[in-house]
Amino acid sequence: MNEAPGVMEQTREAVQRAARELGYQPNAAARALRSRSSRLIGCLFSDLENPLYTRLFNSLQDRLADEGFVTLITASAGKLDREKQAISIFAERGMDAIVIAPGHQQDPEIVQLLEKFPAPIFVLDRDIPIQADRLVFDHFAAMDLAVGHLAKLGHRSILPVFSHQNTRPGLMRHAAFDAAMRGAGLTPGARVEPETPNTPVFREVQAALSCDDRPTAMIVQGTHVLPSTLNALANLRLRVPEDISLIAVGDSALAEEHVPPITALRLDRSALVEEITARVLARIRGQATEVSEKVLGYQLMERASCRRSIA
Amino acid sequence: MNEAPGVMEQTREAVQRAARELGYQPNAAARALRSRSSRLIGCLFSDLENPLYTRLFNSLQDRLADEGFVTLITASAGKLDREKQAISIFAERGMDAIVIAPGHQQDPEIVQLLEKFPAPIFVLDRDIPIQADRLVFDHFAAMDLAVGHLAKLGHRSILPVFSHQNTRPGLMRHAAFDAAMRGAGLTPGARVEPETPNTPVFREVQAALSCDDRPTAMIVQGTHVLPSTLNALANLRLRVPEDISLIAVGDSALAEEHVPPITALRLDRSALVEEITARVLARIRGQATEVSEKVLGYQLMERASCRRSIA
DNA sequence: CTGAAAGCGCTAACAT
DNA sequence: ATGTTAGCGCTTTCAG
Repeated sequence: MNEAPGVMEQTREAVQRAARELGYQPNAAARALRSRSSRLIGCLFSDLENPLYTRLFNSLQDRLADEGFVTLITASAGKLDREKQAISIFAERGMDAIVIAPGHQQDPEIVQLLEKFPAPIFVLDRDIPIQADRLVFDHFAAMDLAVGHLAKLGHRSILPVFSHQNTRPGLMRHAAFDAAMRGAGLTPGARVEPETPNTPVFREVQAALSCDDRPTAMIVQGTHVLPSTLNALANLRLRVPEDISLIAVGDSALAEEHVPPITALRLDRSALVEEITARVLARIRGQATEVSEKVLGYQLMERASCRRSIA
Repeated sequence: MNEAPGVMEQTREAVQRAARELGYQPNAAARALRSRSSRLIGCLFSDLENPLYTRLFNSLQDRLADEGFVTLITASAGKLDREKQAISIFAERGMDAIVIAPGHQQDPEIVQLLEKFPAPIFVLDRDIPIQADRLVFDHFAAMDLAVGHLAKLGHRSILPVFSHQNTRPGLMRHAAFDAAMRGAGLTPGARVEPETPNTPVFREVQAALSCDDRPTAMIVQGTHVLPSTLNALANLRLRVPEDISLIAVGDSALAEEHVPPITALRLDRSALVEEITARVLARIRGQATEVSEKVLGYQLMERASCRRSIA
């Protein structure tokens, strides 16, 4: 039945046919009980509205389905107790592995739950203090790319709009932006820091762009922040890129399909998915030994939203 | 252990304490095998990028978690084979029930898979020809509400922008819009019909609004269609609501947070979640007998995007 | 290469 | 009110 090696072709086919005729459905619970493997992989992401995670989940689901695994997702909306609950459920349900990017990376209870988690853990761009396979994004190189691109176009005043969440991406981006500015010989100025990536920033962006000496370029987070930024620009009658240049952090359908298309920092999603599946499968099969920590860079997708500074 | 009735308080507590001290984790697979119930509920939605489904999934997950169920989601991105695969996986994995809003409602293979599905099915706004509990949305009343609202403001030429998908919402909305127009004594005119709700409509909207006698109002689907419509309006320098009135079909963070906030047709999500959970739980517990078919209306959230017609 | 037997960890049914 | 027993449907192991 299960493609075991060393079975006569004839027998195999006879069995398969009989199974089909009888409408036989293998029972996953019995299988899991006996084989001590649920063939279930859990994902815990902070935010289902972030297109990165949605797309990633879709790809992972596809890729892992090929290997016979079912992928489960939980989104915590950043709520601590939902994250704890999700990890507990993953443990109870006997996930064969989990992939996590929680909204809380230092909470002691989360750390403790993860330390005694009974299956392999893959951590995605979070500085959680546990031994686990990990992939982090290179936010410093990314900001160098974005700021460098704008500096080369003559922009000297750049407005960053990233949320100030307490996880790695938020923490790193601000430091990385400042470093990149200094690296380009520029001085960081005003900034907009929404509480979460899903906080609208209409008012704040409008205020930051209404002064006399307004920034000539922006680097903007690609979730809710980008729509409300575009809303503010339309309201101020500022055209992209004639009046202001724009780079999105994280690529999305919105950035690609906007008119004009918006230059964006993009992660190579297929590399991301490959790294995660390769690692997770190796762990499940017991092939991995050393903990793996990799860094993934962003690429700058140059589109039509940046232009030489008018200032 | 399991809160069974008729156990001495003392015994119960002793057991609970021992369990905690030993770090006992019940095994979900064994439980599922023995009790013939996985306590798993599967959702199959056509589109994870539709905020209705994302929000619904979040609420369902919360609500069903209280009852001890784990909610699983699969998005098919409208692909037929992914939908078939998802249903098969749900069957294999012994879901206790499934909630479905697939992108294909008439495909014979899908119908056949659902007919012999071994657990209760709840159908969400789809005309799938099977016997199953069902909740459908009242698209006719919704369009009456939206068109009526605009007609009362003096609008006579209204541009509808809904996708022309082959499922109930798409099929109904076009008919409902035409009926509502005639009901208000108006004549349907130009329309934009993107292939899917995720198709950008910048060009088509721009074209439709560039004629001499342009529509003074629009009714626009609330997914990717709304951002690209706003993009087109900004590009044409048309202000909402001064130059054109706007109603979104389906509420979203974007509609609420936009400046000005966009009037939207909203579903009462808590009623939606309650109906689904109540029905699904009753089925699982064997309490339901008759197939239930309910209709849920939309409410018109009047916000600042509509104004008396200037024409 | 194939058939038979044991048992994964629970819960339902029954006996006490 | 508590203790005991059988067996859910598979896979693993061992014997033929």
